[in-house]
Amino acid sequence: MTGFALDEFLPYQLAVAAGRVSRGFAERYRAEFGITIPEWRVLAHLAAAGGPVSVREIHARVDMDKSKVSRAAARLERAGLVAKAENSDDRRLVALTLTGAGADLVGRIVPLALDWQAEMLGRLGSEADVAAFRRVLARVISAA
Amino acid sequence: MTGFALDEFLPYQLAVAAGRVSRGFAERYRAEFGITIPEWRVLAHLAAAGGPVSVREIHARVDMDKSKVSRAAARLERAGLVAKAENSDDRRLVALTLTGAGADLVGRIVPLALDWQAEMLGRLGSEADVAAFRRVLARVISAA
DNA sequence: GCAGTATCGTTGCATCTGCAACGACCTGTC
DNA sequence: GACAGGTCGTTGCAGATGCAACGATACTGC
Repeated sequence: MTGFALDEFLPYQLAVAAGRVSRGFAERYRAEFGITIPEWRVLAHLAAAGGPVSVREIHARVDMDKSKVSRAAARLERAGLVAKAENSDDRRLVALTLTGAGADLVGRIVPLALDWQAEMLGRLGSEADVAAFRRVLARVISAA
Repeated sequence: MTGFALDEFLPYQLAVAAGRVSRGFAERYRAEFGITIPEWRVLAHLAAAGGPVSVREIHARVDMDKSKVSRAAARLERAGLVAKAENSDDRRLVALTLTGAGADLVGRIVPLALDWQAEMLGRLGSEADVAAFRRVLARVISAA
């Protein structure tokens, strides 16, 4: 009885919230498209970037260890969703691009993701609260 | 170029924020006390409960698989921080309690945790924003 | 042009994780 | 009181993870 309530402790709350939300959405696209969270992150970044992207850049931008990116990319290549080429300017780099099938899949997931997010945000409180929430969340990410 | 920005997608933001915050605090008590996140959760709940607690109850309360609880408890027992006894009313149940050393350790971590949290919250924005943040976070947890 | 250093992506390895199966135990029914 | 069905905690197992090491490639100063 120390008066310490774990369920009001920020790291704990964030971990629980993140786990539930991630699992909630991940289950959906795993069932529907057969991809995992790391794979989805890679696809999303490839789609956003438009052009060829290296493993290093994804690693830097989507908060994943480079080995995780590498393995996700390998799985996606096997699935025919991304293509791996050599960057001729710097042959250490890999040039990842979406294949047609990959772009297709992203095109089908994105609206689903946005719908899902909108629906979830709608249930979370007033617009002002949600705006504050996202503001603080962004600050946690950049400050921590 | 689908117009989809991963870094504004809620599951992603939450996962990144949770990862950074958890790691930030976990590093500290790992360095200082040699315990992991699951172990810390078990200790915190034991301290809050006061009395003997079963694995099942921790599993239900701190968002951890029962095997994770079981293994954390085993490590904590080996370290002399918790004691495992048999519940004589229901011999399937384990009765976990803090040892003196365990209570000591919790007593040293808790102020650290509270300080750390206060300092972090202070850097996150206005009090109103932080209040809204925690309100919405709680709703995510209960609703997701 | 070359040694020394740094970066890129992959892989090996130890660890952690979730899930399912299991033995031990409890509860309710006949 | 025996049996069926449920719950508890542990463990085996397959897959995921982070870290360090590695080969290959690029840069830097001389």
